Amino acid sequence: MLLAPMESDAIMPDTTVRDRRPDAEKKGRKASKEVRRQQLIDATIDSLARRGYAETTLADVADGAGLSRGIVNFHFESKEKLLVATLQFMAEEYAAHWRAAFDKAGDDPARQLWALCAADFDRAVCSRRKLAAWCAFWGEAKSRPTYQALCGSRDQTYQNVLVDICTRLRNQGNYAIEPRATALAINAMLEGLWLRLMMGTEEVSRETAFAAAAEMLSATFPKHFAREAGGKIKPA
Amino acid sequence: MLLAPMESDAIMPDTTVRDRRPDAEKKGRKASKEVRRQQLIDATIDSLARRGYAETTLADVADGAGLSRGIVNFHFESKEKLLVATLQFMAEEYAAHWRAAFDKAGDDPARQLWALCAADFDRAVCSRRKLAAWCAFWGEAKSRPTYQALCGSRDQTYQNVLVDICTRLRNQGNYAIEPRATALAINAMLEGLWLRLMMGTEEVSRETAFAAAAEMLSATFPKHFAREAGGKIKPA
DNA sequence: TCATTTTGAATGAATGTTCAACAAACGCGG
DNA sequence: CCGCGTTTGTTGAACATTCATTCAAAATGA
Repeated sequence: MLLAPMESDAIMPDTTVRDRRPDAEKKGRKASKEVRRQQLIDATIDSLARRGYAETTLADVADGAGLSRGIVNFHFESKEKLLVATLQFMAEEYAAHWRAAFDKAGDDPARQLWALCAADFDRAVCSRRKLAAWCAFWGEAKSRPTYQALCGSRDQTYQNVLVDICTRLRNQGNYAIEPRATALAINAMLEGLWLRLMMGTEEVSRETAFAAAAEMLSATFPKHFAREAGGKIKPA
Repeated sequence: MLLAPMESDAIMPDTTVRDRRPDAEKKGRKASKEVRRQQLIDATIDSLARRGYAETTLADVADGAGLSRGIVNFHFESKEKLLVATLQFMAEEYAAHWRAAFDKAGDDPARQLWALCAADFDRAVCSRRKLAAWCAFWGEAKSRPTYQALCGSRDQTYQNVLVDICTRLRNQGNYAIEPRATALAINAMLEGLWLRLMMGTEEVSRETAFAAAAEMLSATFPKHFAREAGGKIKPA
């Protein structure tokens, strides 16, 4: 699905697609079923962001989707399954997003690293409601193995890619770094910036967060990320 | 350095102090009351770590403390108040901890920064159960102003201290950094490492986390944090 | 008509809170 | 040191509420 030209962030209005396209869109019930599931997942993300994990109820989700109470247990078997499906959706969306950015960056490790950092602060995955939903799941992850596994979407694969990039950059620039530790530090910093964005109390915006990440890249790999005239950092 | 001589992490056994020191310790009921409150707060942290925020119930807290059901509503007014008191305790403990480390570090900004990072991975505040409890609160913070305020214990003050340290280091070493962005990056990295430690799926330990932090300090301020013979990084 | 989807009320379990009774410690006059 | 009433702390059952789940009936579309 790549870079998401779609703006999947707004709350979908409850006018179902089924209503306006009586025959072209639905292809029987199969399509409708998928639409409903996605609609409920979106409503779940909204509820998580608005009320937190503990206060998220099926009634609130159903209301948010403009549907009736028992609907969730029909399309998903239980509340638990709905939440897992929601987390799964977010994990897949995030993974597809960074992977697309990575593939588009070509072979240059500096451009690859830059692209990964930029992707993390892209509106498509870094909206207020999605960050809040992520954090809601993080809070429960330790006590639920299923969540814990899915929360590792920024997982071993991502970490390995970072280690590889750091190794190549070190070889190119003769930096005195330890690639594994550096990759871990970068990864942690990106997650930490997400966390601060989510808390949202301060004057931290997506732009300042990205600037902080760029600052660190420039400090670590000065030959690859240099400061321009205006003070902004760009890949060399 | 200052790797926590104290080990305040174990669960306090429920033999109340009151029992064995009939007159010296209690000074009436006042002391007992405080002891009970702390006992319940400890049990709350345990429950949060073991079952997550959503599944933490007053019955579980009471059982964990070895006391009866209605007890919480006597010492705290409500479940909400208990949770706020718990978060408050953790916030104050954390703030006192980094502040003590900072004060003990003297005037050298490099030693100060090193001490702050080390303090973050000290057993006293960075145990599995405390990290899990923190994360449980983070998950609910966005939707609860009270939590949000308290979760900012690593807050503006801490951030200001970091900015100040970064500024002084830059002046000492003529680094081409932007202190505010660098401080934000360091702060975020520390939080992100906490998050990864909490998830705990991987091979990340307190030691490797601290090594990652050191790696970043060394990259950002190479004149102040140098690699020793063994590969380990130390303040110059 | 038949299969599928949706509804909304009924159900039952979980849980925060209240409260009346009980226990322990204290104050105090003897 | 000894009763004895009072205050303080504790218990566990009762209560009320919230909420996930179930399901029979209605609506919808093929």
